[in-house]
Amino acid sequence: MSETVIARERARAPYAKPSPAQAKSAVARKLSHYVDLREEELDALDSLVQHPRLLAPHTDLIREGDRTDGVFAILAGWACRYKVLPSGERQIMAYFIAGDLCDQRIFILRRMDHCIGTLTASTVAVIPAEAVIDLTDRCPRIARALWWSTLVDEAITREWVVNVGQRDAKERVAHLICEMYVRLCVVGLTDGLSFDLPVSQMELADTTGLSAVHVNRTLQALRASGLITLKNRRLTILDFDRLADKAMFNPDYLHLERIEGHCC
Amino acid sequence: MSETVIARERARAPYAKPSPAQAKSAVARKLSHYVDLREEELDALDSLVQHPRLLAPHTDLIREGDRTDGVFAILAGWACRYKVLPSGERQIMAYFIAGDLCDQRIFILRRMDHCIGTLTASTVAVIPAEAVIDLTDRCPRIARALWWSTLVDEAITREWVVNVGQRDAKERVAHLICEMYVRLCVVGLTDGLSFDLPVSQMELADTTGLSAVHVNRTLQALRASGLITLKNRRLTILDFDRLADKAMFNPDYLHLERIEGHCC
DNA sequence: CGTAATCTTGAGTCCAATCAACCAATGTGG
DNA sequence: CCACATTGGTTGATTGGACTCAAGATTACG
Repeated sequence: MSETVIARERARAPYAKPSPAQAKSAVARKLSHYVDLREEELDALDSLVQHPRLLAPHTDLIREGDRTDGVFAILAGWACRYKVLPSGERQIMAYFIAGDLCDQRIFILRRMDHCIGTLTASTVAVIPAEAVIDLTDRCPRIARALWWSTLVDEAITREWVVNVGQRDAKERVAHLICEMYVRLCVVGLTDGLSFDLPVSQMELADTTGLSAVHVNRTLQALRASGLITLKNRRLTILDFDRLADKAMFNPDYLHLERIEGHCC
Repeated sequence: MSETVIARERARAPYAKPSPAQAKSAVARKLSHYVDLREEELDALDSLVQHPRLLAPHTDLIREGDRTDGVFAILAGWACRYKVLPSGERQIMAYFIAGDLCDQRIFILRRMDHCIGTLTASTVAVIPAEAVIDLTDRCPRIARALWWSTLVDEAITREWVVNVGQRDAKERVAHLICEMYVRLCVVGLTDGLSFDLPVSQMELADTTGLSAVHVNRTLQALRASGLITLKNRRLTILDFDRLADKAMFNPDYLHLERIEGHCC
């Protein structure tokens, strides 16, 4: 990837801009939603995140079969975990947004069983395995916060099994929208009921197990029902309660006990 | 549940019988597939598993919304993790067999976001949260083995997202069969290419996101293709390679590096 | 031995996939 | 600067895989 490409990406990549107002890294901010962390603990977390790199959209961070590496921390932008079947179909199994750690302990295994790649231009830092081990050995409270975030990641994956297994097209897409709204809200990336949904309909299809054509029709149906607007990858929820109801969305699996319901 | 029920279950519950030949608990045996554990470490693991209880089929161990408890260890029988939607549909998100720990660190969260229940009569032990914390603090190698098993559980859940998201009915059922075959093989519960699949077609439907009727037809198609036989809940794989091929089954996600390919 | 699950089969329907254009926006190279 | 390729979104027509409903056969169980 040439420097020019990176520079050009920077110019038109609103998702990759870390807000200047935030003293702490997105990771520290996210984890303090789970466990009440002290100033020095937040600083210790921040010290993990060194040398962030700006990556172009649709760049793989690591691929299935690769030797495991450190932990990727997403500081800005959207990334995803995915797998490609021999038949060529792709399934996206997770979205990662600012503050998310991808596969916190993956280095315990030898090889990756899935790929991680950016969806948009993204700012990503690689945390060395030893740094994670060292920090969790030294700070039980941070270890606890990291466990919490692992457990929530697992709960999200489980909910995605439910989503593709039991919900129909409208419900699936609506559920994904509800989930991403709440997660983005937690890290301060929503504006009222609006947020950037910087993924193509093809990518939504690979996420929900639908065809791109049907995602298109489904989005139109959701628009026609007065539940959302979506234009130029900017999504606005028009009626959160009705949307959540249609999606059978119950935010309990996100385990945001410390947030007093200003998200949903 | 009355003592009589338990006693009666014991009499006709082949799945709940721990093999007498095994000195170590199923948990210790399973984890030593991941990490080469010393005798005293295996004993330490065994000491976790106290006071096993025999539970009837279709008994919930814990329900969504309940306060989290210790860790459930399945010593014999089959259990599952599931969720029921407001519309009444059920999605099974994981199968647990002998040696599996259900939600190793769930006690870090306050409330369960899913249910865990038996499928067959099962022998289950509850490991107190403190015992897990204490043991992992004292034995880094056991902590590592437990992390490994957590990572594999996560990988399995991810593969289930792929399964319901991208594979058609035959592929889904075939994949589930391949996975359970390998997992049962690891804990010594297969007999050649045969094993007990003690779940109803309704439960297979809730697992694969299909209707029970369609699971029935799908099983018949697999039988007609000469891939399996299934009678009285006893499954035999007639041609593992063809079945795995049809299912696009790649066992890498099970991370059984220490097993030299005598499973598949 | 009777009742209840579970499994099986058939018929009809529907949701979502596929195939095939077409449009709009964007970017590229001559 | 414009022809042209590419990508993403949209629409229509058709097909097909899986669902639903309903009833009968089998098995398990009290």
